[in-house]
Amino acid sequence: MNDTKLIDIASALGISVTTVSKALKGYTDISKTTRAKVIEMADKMNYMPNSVAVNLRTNETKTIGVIIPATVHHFFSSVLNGILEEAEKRGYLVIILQSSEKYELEKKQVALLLQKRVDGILMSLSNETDDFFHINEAIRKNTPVVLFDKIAKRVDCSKVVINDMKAAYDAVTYLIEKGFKKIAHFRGSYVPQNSIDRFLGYKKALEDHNIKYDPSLVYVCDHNTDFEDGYENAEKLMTDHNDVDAVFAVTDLVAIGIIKYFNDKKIKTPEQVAVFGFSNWFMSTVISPKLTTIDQPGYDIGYRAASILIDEIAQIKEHIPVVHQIVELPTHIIERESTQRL
Amino acid sequence: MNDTKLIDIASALGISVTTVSKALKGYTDISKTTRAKVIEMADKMNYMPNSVAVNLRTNETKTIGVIIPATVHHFFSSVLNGILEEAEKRGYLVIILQSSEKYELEKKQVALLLQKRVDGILMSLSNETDDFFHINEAIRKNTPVVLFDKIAKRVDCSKVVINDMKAAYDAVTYLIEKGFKKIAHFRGSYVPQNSIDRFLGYKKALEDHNIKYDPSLVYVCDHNTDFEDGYENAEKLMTDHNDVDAVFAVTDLVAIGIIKYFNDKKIKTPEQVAVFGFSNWFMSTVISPKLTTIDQPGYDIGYRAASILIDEIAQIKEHIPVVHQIVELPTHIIERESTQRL
DNA sequence: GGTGTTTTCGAAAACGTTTTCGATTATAAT
DNA sequence: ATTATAATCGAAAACGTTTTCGAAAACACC
Repeated sequence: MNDTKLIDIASALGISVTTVSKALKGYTDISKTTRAKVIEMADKMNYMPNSVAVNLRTNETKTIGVIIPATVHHFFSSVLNGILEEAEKRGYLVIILQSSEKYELEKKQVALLLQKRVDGILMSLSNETDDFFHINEAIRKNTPVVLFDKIAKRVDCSKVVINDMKAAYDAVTYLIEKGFKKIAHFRGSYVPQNSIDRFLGYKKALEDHNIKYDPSLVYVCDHNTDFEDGYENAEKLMTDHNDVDAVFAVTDLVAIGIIKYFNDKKIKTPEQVAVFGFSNWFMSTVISPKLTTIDQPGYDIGYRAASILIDEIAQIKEHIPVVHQIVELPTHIIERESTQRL
Repeated sequence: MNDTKLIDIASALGISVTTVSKALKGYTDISKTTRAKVIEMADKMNYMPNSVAVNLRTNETKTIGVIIPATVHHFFSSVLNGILEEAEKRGYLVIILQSSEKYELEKKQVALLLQKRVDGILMSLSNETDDFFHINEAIRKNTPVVLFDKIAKRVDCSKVVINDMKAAYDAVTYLIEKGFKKIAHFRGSYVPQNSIDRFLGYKKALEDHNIKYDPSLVYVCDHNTDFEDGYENAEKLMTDHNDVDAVFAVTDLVAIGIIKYFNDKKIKTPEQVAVFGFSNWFMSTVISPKLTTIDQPGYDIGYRAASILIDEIAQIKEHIPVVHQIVELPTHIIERESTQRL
């Protein structure tokens, strides 16, 4: 309660708050001696500026907002770590919100952040989002937005992503070159572009290597919370096509479901069927056999997105025109046991 | 930039900002008709109050700060989800900071949050923290603090925890009652109280069941990022004591390291050596055999801590005396394959 | 038509800063 | 001693709200 403010220092020293403020901020029109006195007294009285007042006056909050669509787990926790670290380094605080894949909530949260006068917004879109008015509204109000992972091409702002299609293409190409012939795909739901792109990458890789695309080899795994989906579809797959020799899964989670099924049924991985995941979640080294997968650089995505956002905030402040960047982070194949032909 | 403020509505309607403000906030001394006009105009002009100005005037920010010691993964991501959900429900925003187990950083971050005028602080202490001045300072300034997981008994505030000692005691008792005789313990580092308590629970369970405590059966695993620690110590354990029949690990992560070593060396789990983990992280069902463990309710801890904090914020505001609560959330044994005697 | 009551509004202060601009004092130049 | 210049300070406005308190208007009552 007894917070010391500028006026307390001022009256303790018998000078004006103006002088105190200037002394503390290093203005050159304050003499060395009074500046020293002010600093000493501020220190003694344990002065800490009231950010709210500063924010109101300076019209910046040194705070960025982050909206993620899903629960903070796996991929998004890596992203978050990247964001937090970069923000800390650059002197920004971060407010986290989760839209839980709901468009209405996402819209409300953007409005909230705007009210809060955050200096910028980082977001990954919910699956329901197909209208971008709320995002454009933020941009129009001079609050920069950078989209990551689940983005909208049509929104004019910076974005940081991976190339899901290319990554999937590479994965399937790898399998083909390893000699696998009948490759199934466990795809994600029909709605986020990422899962569509991974599917398209799968399909294109087949076609480019003269393997006929067979829709019956594609299974959809559309709930993201556990690996049951992969497990159950693996069972279907083996009754439908007991001669498959590889499967490319949309996430490590479903890949793990598949491997669990194979392990339970004594189907040898990779000898009988190889499994390829996506994301390189921590558990992909826990499962046996260890999972070959695509390294989705969550941490890098986070820190990069934060870095660009903070750059843009600075540019807007300096009134220098900002040019939006689309950065596409590289992905790599992490080769492990689940695809190793002996 | 062209944000509409109270004065814009006022001048558009030819009335004062006072009236506009009151109309919007439902004051009864504004006539129905002007209130209707104000609301309509506010709506039309897409008015959104400037939170910073509101905060300055009302002296509350509807924001809470969260400081966690480690990276957002595993346990803390569950906690975070609990916090975020409760905060959303109660109309609070949340600022996340990570202290990275550094006392100095933690101290700085508390100061930052205080400057930001958050309404309350949620924190789990860093391992280095053994001085609580910064926390008491926050409390003294009427900013309630609730500690969770890694707490300090000596700080006078609410806390939400599990009983690590009892949980460990239960785990080891379970092993003893299952007939295991020579039970090793892979403990955590010497510093956080949690790992000490788990160790003490282990020791007490042995003693209460007339099994002599043997220090040579205790191995320390003190880096928390991967399971190598468990793996390597498992190797040591088997050369030192090739007749152990169970091991109680301080976390699921080290338990998984142990199981991986056993799997590699064809040491049967649980037939030759049973393994018991702690926390029930997601991957404990991924490993084979599935891991028996203690359910550490991260989500509940988070939402409960947030709930108590927000209650206390309200109490302080209403000037009703707040009584601090120490809530101890129950833990359960999750029995899976890694301890099942046939 | 005067008095009392209720309804409706607005001026102004306040929250704690930052920053502009003018005023005062000290110093230098003549 | 006078004037010009530089150094040092402070008054005041501003950021956008909320809230107190008094004023004006409307209405009621006799």
